[in-house]
Amino acid sequence: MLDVANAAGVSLKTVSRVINEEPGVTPAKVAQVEAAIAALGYERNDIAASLRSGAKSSTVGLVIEDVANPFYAVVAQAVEDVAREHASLLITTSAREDAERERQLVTALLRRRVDALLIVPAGPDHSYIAATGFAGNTVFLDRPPANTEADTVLVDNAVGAELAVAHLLRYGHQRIAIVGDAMSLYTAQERLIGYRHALAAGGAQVDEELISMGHGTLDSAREAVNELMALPLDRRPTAVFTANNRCTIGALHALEADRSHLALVGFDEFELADLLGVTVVRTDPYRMGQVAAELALGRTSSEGPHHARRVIVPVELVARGSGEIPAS
Amino acid sequence: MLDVANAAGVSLKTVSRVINEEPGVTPAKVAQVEAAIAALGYERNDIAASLRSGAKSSTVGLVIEDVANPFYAVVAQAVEDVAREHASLLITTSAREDAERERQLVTALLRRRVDALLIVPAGPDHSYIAATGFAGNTVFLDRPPANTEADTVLVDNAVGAELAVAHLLRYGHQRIAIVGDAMSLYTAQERLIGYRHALAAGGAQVDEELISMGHGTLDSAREAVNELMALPLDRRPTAVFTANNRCTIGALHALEADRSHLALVGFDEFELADLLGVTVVRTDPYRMGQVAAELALGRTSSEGPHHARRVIVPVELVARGSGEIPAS
DNA sequence: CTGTTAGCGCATTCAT
DNA sequence: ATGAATGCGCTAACAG
Repeated sequence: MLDVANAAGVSLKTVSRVINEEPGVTPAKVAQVEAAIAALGYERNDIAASLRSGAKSSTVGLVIEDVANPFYAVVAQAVEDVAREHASLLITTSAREDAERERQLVTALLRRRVDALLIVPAGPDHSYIAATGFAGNTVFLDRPPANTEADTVLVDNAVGAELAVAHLLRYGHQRIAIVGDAMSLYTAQERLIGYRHALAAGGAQVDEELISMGHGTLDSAREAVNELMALPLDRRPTAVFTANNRCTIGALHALEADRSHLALVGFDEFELADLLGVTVVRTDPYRMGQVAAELALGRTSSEGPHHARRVIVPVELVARGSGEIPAS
Repeated sequence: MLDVANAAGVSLKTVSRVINEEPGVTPAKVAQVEAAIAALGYERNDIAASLRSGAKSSTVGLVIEDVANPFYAVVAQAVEDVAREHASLLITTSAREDAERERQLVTALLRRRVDALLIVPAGPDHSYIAATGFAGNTVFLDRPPANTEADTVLVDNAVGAELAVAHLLRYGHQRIAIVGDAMSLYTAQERLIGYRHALAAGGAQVDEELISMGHGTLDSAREAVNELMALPLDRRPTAVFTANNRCTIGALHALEADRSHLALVGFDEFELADLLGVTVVRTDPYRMGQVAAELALGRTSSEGPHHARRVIVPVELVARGSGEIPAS
């Protein structure tokens, strides 16, 4: 910037004024400065500017599990859109279900003084965030934090699972399996609770043999369904509730072309679900990311303590055929 | 940091030493300082640190079209992984095929002094980047830049298209349609060139009626296929080459359950392509992002001028059935 | 209207 | 082994 000032024959402050479009500069000098800027290819250092002005960093930090998972990719897109409305950029990081890594990432983001921190919590403890005094603009997504109070945006896991299982019960199924993610995950727990609750409400008995949790990957879900279908006929399920998009797709791989012998309802929408005729409980990852970002960015950091809010994003069942196969 | 120094009863510089793990501090003082840090919940301001040290910002900027597109989500994941190896964070931005917006985003990233800039170029001119003197660490992905020289990583578009069309020719097809993206896009142009080239090489004639470019969205691709299939029998195509993942999925929606009357090869892999038996030309978006990030981060910024490199990531055809339907 | 001084939070350089 | 002074690039608060 000093170079620009010298080249334009004005003071450093005048350059600053031109760049920030502050009033009170002669058009002639504005032109000189702009010419110098163009000649030198100068770009203001926003980092130095925000350091001095003490203003916001205009940066949002997002910690998700994996950008390549379509569910989180949509969340990231939503957050980026909201950030853009607030003239902010988004730093996206992937924790890969690793608590230690999550902590490193959060620390790195705090060290960069992000204005808002959005986290899909993976660790068993998040009190370290509150310890930094930053808790005000932290919002948790998809899962509630552990050992700390903060705004949280969730999908209606239990109700979604109940919708799915009740739907299958309505078609006469009594032996309904669940293929879900690791029980250490909040969403997996909640969906299993919903599953049990719906079975109880429908007067069906829970058979532990039909509960296959602990598999998050596509391959393990495929295996789980294969094992279920290999059971003797009287113990075999007639329907399955796949508790997330990975599980649903894994199950479809197990069943391949012949899906008529096992009714299926999946949790989470996925691309081509319509074409494949897969009945799902649709969640709204875009809305979740949007709400979370607005909560975090909408709050002025000086508001002081507040009680943590919890937003539950609704779900809906979309019938497409795979969930409407009657029990044999 | 001053607060910490006061709380610990030492000078500011000593705190700095402890934080940066510099040698030459009494263990006793280290303990005092660490206690003060814990008590105050202090986190170093990395922004101020990098400003003073003049070192790298440890930030990578990525400009893609849309994080929610699985293709770009994988690119983003790859770039994030490489950035992590270099102890850097990734700022992801979406230009949405808008040249003006792309320029805004690039400027915003340069103003933050990112160490490396990775761009899927959307605009008609990118000389403005070179004008900032930053060109050294800029790498373009998926499409070459306009009016400027810089490292570029591309997939083998023309060869991929040729593979697809040659495959269909081998099964006896003569009337092969192409459903592709807007002709303003480099990838669309290249794939159309490959299409024409393969037809010429195979002795088939090009029928302009079977060329349907200008549609990037899923819905427009579906429409395009519907129109092709509504042609009189003698003018109707017996095969189609869908030139990107959106087009392929749109085409599948048009065909629905009955895909036996139109052979199909798609450009780009997509989830469930295996299950649906869709033959595709597989590209490697992860590798593309990885190579681009390594090119950008591997270069020390002081290396001075260099000749722009161009890396072409290979493609391969994966036969799954939809492309092996013989011509009737 | 314009320029000068001071300082954001930290690391560098040089004293002590 | 520790600390004081100086400055990174910029803007806020004052001068002129």
